Amino acid sequence: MTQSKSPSERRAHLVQLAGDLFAEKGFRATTVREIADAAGILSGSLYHHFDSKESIGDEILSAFLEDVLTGYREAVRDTADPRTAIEQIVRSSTANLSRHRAALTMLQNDWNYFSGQPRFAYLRTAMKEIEQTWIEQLERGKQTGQFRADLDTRLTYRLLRDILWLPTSWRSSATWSTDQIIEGLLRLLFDGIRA
Amino acid sequence: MTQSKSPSERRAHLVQLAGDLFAEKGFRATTVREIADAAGILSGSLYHHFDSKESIGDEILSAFLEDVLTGYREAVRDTADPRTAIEQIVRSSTANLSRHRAALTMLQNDWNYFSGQPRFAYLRTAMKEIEQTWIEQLERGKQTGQFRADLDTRLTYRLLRDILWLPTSWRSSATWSTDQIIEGLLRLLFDGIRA
DNA sequence: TGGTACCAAGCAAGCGTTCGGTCAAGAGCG
DNA sequence: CGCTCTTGACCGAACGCTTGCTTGGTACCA
Repeated sequence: MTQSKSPSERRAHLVQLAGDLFAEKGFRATTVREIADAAGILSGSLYHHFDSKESIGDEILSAFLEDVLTGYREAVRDTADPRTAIEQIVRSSTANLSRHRAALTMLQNDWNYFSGQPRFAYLRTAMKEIEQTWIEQLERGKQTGQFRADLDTRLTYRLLRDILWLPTSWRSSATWSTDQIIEGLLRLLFDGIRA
Repeated sequence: MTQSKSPSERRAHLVQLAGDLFAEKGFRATTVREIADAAGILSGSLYHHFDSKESIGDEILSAFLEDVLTGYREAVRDTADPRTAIEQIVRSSTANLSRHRAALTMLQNDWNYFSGQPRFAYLRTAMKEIEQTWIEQLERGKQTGQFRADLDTRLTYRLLRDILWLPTSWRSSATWSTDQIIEGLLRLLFDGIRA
């Protein structure tokens, strides 16, 4: 049953376990006792591995944003065409989101909680870079004539980023595969719903 | 300053006050003491007007869903054209959402909390009707040839409904007016971002 | 023998909620 | 009019419970 893990793997396993709970209920709504229960230990024993509940959240969030930003940077570095860049952003995001469901649930549910604390200042920094990347690509698309000239880039960015991050919370039923969602999203994005 | 209110208006005023807090921080994250502070009374005194914190949430949520469903029903009753119906749904929704910001924040932040309780079973019922309305209109649009034949109606519904409900949470900056958001949304919806 | 991983017990703070009491504003009545 | 009696709105203080976190001790493995 209890397979003996390597020293540092044990810690990563606990983060994984906590993340699963955060993804389902959010960060604040998850108690340290629930995390401990999932690991089969008592709540106090968690503090042998972490110095606070927040630092577990910190580990999850910073790992997520690192991956996301890496994906964004690669997307705009490798491609000159804005449409291809956006498509690349969407694909890398979707891959990241399915791997970091916990982080996104935390950002959606507990943004107020985290963004207020100095410790999580990097959240705002990362969001700024994400926003700027989107807006740059949308502006470039307008200039090349690929996107509508009357597009409000900031409004469109907010809509698109949030849309992109939505399906992660569709925990309820695994009705659609990741590929299906990407496909539907990109079609909707570029073509709308009209025939 | 303190204008003496009529007997039952006082209760509605408290609901309004609580709703403002719920809209900013969510339901669970708001304490009864904060609500009482906003009203200038002690937390215990709230229980002269309500028998629980939940019943305040109940009042806000049920009023919201009533308005939303009314809007949906009128939209599909008055119009034969599916595109016009959807446009009507979007417009009525947007009006409702700006009037019931608290309810939407609660649904987004505390859905797990509410949907589990028997008292809030009507939430699931209402969501079912909303889903069915969307899907019916999308299907009709496909049959008339107005919408793409390859549209996954359920996936498209989930995307569209969530997109529609997103801007409500953009409390941060009042950068865009309601009309701007509707306009951007409908253009994106029907035409995509391409030129 | 020393360090890692854990348990058992408990603390302070905060939560929603309860409860006895106060007090001003009317209603009823002689 | 003056006197009770009632009532709605609120206070002050507490209750029981849950929260994140701490502490002292112990089994075990290298």
